[in-house]
Amino acid sequence: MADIGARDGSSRDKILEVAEALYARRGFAGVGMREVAEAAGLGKSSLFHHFRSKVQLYLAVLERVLGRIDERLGAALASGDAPAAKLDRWTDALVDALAEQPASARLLLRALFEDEQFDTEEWPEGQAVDQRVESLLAGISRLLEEGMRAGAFRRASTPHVVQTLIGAAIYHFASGELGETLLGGPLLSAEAVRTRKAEMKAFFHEGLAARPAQSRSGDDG
Amino acid sequence: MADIGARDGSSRDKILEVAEALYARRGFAGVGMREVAEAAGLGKSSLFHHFRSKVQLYLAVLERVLGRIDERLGAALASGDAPAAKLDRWTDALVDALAEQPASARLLLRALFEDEQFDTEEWPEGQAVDQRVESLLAGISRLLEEGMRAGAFRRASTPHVVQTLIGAAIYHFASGELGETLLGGPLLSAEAVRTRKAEMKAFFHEGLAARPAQSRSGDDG
DNA sequence: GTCTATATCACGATAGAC
DNA sequence: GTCTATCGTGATATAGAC
Repeated sequence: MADIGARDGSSRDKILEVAEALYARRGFAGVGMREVAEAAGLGKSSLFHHFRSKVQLYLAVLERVLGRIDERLGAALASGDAPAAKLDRWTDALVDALAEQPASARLLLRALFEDEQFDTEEWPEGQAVDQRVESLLAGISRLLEEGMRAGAFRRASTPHVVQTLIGAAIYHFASGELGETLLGGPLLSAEAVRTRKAEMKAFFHEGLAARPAQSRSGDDG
Repeated sequence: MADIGARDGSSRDKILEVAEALYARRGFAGVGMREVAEAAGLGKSSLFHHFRSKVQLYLAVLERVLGRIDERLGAALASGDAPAAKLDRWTDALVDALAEQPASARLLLRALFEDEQFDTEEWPEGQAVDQRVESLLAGISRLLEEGMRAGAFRRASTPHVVQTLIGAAIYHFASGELGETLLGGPLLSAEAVRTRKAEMKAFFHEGLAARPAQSRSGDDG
C-alpha cells in the first residue's frame, strides 16, 4: 500500500517535476493547484487524483529534493578518508547538489519557514521529510565531532559549525539576482560553481585572517 | 521625506509592525490584507486607506527592516579601528540586529525570492529597498577590500566572502525550529546570541582547521 | 485516470456613507 | 480615517460522467 503508483510514474513524476520548479519560484502559498496541473498537462481534478491535497503534493516535492541531496552527502561521508578531506568532499557534494538542481536551494530555504504552516507529522510524506533532514544533520555532525576528537578540527560548537556550513552554501545558491549582481556573473555556471567550492573550502580551512606563510594541501576542482 | 501624514503614525506604525510579523511567518502570498487589518485592529478598507496596495505595504515593511539593519551596520563600520576589529563589530551588529527583531531574518530571506514577483523599481518604496541593500553590501565589501589591501585579511573573493558572512548569520536566525533542535535550546536567548557571535567570529578568524602549535603533524588534541 | 461541472470560500481592491 | 457593502476573480476541493 505504501508504494501505490510507484511503478507508473509518468504523470506523478511530471507533476513533481513541474511543482518543484513552481514552488521554488513562488512558494507554497503562491502556487495554485490549477497552475501545477496545467504545467503538467493535466486538468485540475486529475491532479487531485494523484495528490489528495496541496499539502501532500508540497511535501512529496520536498521529500524528493531532500532525498537526492541526502544520498549525495551520505556518499561523500562514506569514504575512509581523513576528516578534513571528508569535509571537503561533503562541501563539494552539497554545492554540486544545490547547483545541479537550481530550484533546490530556494525550495529548501522556503521549506524552513513554510513547514510551520502545517504539521509535518500529520502526513506520511512529512515524516519522510523530517527523517531526511535528521539524517542529513546527523551525518555532518558526526563528521565534525570525529574530526574534533581526532584533532583535525579545532574545538568548536558542532551545531554552530553546521549552521555556518549550511548557511554559507544554501544562502549563496538561493540568493538569485542579488547574488549575481554581487558576483557580477551567473551563480550556476561551471566556473562559478567551481569557484564557490574553492572559496568555501578555503574559508573552512583558513578562515579569513591573513596568516604567516604556512603549508597547506591543495584543493580539487 | 516625502510622506504625507507622517506625523500621525499611530495606525501606520501599528500596521507595519503587525505586517512585519505576519509576512515573516507566512510570506507575501500567504498573508491577506484582511488578516493584516484585523491584526492591526482595523477594517480591511481602512488598511487600504494607508497603503494603496498589498505590494506597497510589503515594500514599506521591508524598507523599515532594512533601514534598521543598515543603520546599525553603518555605525559599526564608521569607527577608525583596524579592519579585523571592524569586521568583529560588523558581525556583532548584524547578529544583534537580527536577534533583536526576530522576524527580520526570515523576512529578508523570503524577500530574496519574493521580490521577483513584482518590479521593485515600479514603486518608490521598492527603490528605497534596493538602495538599502546596495548600501549594506557596499559597506561590508569596502571593509573587506581595505582589509585585504592592508594585509589583515587573506586574499579571497570579496563577493564570495560577503555571501558567506551573510549566509552564516541570516540562515542561523531564520532557521527557527530546525536550528533550535540542532542547538538544543533557543536561538534568541541572550546566551545563544552571545555564543553565535563568538562562534562566527572564531570561524572568520581561524576557519575550522586545527592550527598546529609547532608543526603540522596532527598529533595534538 | 481524465474530464466537466460545481460548491464554498477568501482574495485584492473600490465605492461611498458618516 | 473608519466603516459596510460589494465587485470580480481565483483559490482548494468534491461529485460524478466517461
